[in-house]
Amino acid sequence: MDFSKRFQSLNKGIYLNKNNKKHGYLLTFCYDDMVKVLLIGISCDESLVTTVGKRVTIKDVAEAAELSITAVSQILNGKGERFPKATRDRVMAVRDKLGYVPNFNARSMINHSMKTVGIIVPNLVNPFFSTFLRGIQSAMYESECVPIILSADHNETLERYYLKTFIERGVDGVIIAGSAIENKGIKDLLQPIHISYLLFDQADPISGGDQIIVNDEHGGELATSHLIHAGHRKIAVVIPEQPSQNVKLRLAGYRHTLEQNQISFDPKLIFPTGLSKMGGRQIAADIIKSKATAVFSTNDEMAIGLIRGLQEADVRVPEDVSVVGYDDIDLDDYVTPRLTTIHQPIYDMGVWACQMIMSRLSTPELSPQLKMVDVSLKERNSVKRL
Amino acid sequence: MDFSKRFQSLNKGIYLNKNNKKHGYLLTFCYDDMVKVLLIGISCDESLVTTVGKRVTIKDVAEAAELSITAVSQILNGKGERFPKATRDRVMAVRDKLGYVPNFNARSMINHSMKTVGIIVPNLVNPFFSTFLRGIQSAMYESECVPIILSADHNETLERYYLKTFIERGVDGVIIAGSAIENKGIKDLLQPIHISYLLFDQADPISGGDQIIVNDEHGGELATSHLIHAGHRKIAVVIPEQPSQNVKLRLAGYRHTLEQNQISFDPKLIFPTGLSKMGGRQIAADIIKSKATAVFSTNDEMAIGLIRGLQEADVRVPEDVSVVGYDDIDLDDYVTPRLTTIHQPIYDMGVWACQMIMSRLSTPELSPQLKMVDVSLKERNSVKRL
DNA sequence: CTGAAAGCGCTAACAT
DNA sequence: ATGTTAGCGCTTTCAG
Repeated sequence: MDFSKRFQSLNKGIYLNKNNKKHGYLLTFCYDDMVKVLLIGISCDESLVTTVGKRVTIKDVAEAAELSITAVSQILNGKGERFPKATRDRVMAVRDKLGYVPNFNARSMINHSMKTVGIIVPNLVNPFFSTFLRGIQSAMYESECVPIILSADHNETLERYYLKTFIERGVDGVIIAGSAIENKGIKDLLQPIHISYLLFDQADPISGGDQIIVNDEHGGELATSHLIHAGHRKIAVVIPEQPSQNVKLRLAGYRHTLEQNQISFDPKLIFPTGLSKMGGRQIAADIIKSKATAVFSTNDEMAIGLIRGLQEADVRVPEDVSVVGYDDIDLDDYVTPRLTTIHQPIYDMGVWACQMIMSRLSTPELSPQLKMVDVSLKERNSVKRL
Repeated sequence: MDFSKRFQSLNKGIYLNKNNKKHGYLLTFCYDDMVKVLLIGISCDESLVTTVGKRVTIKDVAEAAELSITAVSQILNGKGERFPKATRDRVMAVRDKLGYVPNFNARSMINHSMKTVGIIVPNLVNPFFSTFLRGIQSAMYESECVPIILSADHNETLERYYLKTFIERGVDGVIIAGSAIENKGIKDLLQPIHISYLLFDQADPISGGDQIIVNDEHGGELATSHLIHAGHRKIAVVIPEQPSQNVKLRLAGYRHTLEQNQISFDPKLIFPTGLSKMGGRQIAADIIKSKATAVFSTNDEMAIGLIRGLQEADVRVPEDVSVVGYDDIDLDDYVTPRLTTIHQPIYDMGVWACQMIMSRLSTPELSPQLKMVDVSLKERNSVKRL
């Protein structure tokens, strides 16, 4: 190997840190492909004496293999059929020996593909979303793609900021779950620059984009009719303060199931609160005042908080008040009483979401994909038959 | 704007998809900076007729502002003091009008900084880690840095794969929580290529790297002595099957607190199980057989599962068996009985982890940083005084 | 069979 | 006050 060249490539003997600021001058000793470096000049304590492994580039591989950069590039990318097997093997061997790892940025600039999709969820701590994310991640892994997961707290400003971050970083696609931005806003942001996206938990009549549509209205019906069949007539509903599309659908299901059973809809029985366990807990007092005998909570987190709030007020569940949740998160089995809820195939929905966006990326001309998902009632112990 | 140039830049009239494969030829109509494109040639269904917004580059801005690329670059990066205010304003205006977003890849190649840190956790669904991640994310936001969060399921192969992904993508730093790989392995992987990393939940005597060290031994002592003071003498311990460093420390605390109180340590009272609610649930039967009157679960998830398992076997908590957990996740307040546990400042630990790695990135010559974190007992209702 | 050259979008040193 | 040039690491024509 050409020693002087090696030395030259070390920033002309000036040690730069990651920000390209000068730190001092170098004394270098070369061992194979590792360079032992001593820093001199500038106040330099012992911790500065460090081992710097110059990052191996394709050029290094080419030199070591005594081939052109082009040849190496093609061989390493499996496009080197034209080279004899011996050459190819040599290149592979050199790559392994040098520990060459391609520079992703350089590559992305040419490929126009980052193999990355951005994902925005409202809240990482909510097991609904973390389970969803696991589904996504496992499917991403299959496609050798990396998810960038950001949690936006239902905060529109933050969401826009993150979306901008994604754009700037050139992600290939975006999955947005439970967005605070209305659909059109997202469309205006993403469509002009040709980034594929998938809206989750938010039906979108305008977009020609891909969608996973959960039959939330059916979920609302299921929950409500279960309660009605158990003999309840005064059924409260807990919803998030900023109800998303799907919550509205659940509410619609509730409402028309009521009507089908000759129970008139009472808007006073609708209780908006924070989308969290704490929110559910805080609304308990109001629910008690309403004299409802049952509650349909449009999400499990709130249901679990509500149960705790009720119990703290010495109201027993389900003896005094029955509760039905929505989502079927893993926690439901671990609270007391175990929570009856509407089951959604959360993990699978993550997998599907990912598969859909991946297929759109590889085949952009695909016509819009829709995936319909149905839900079911999961009976446990939080509902009492009157 | 120069129309013909515009047209030219559209890939010479050939429409390429993201993979640079030819899709057909184009008919274009220009409106302002949006180009309406009709695709012709190649079998082309209607969904192919699409709107393509060419991504605006710095060159476009420069042309529109009638300036050199350099000038624009400097002005937009706040290094344009030498230009008169009028010029600067003009550039800004053009940028906004065109909606220019810098290409992150191109920039990273020069900066040698991705403003990205990779994060590996064992399990996203565990509220301990998701809370930790929220802390990280909020601190990252302050630094305009993006976390890439990957969940490795305690699987060493997966972890290595993700670490390799991080390297390849050139992240600036890595935070690894609850790793399955032993410390040396990580060091060998990351140190040669000069990527800063922080190990969390895993004391590392070898590394000269940064660390957050939780006083886990004290936590074990706290839990155990609380139980002993409540009159318990036969105290079982639940640990994960592959106990990490910190679990071992908690166990050490347990053990020597026992000895301080003249209770002999009985290895038969140590119960390894899966690190999940389900794991805790499954070990319940064994705990009951052991006749222990109290259990110290080295993590809350397992404790919550255990309580459910106990209840399913008609063993009452805390009347028959007392339980102390570890972590203080938000759930503890919502299970019945509410879980007495060891409190860790999880969210803050995320913030600190991030701050530490950020300061290392900006000042690589910093000597190794250590952050000591103490824990405390959080009393709730899962312990009975005998 | 192989390599030279162009260029992706951007920044920084160095003119003018 | 502004522009020219070189180059980051890589891939892709295209000409031997």
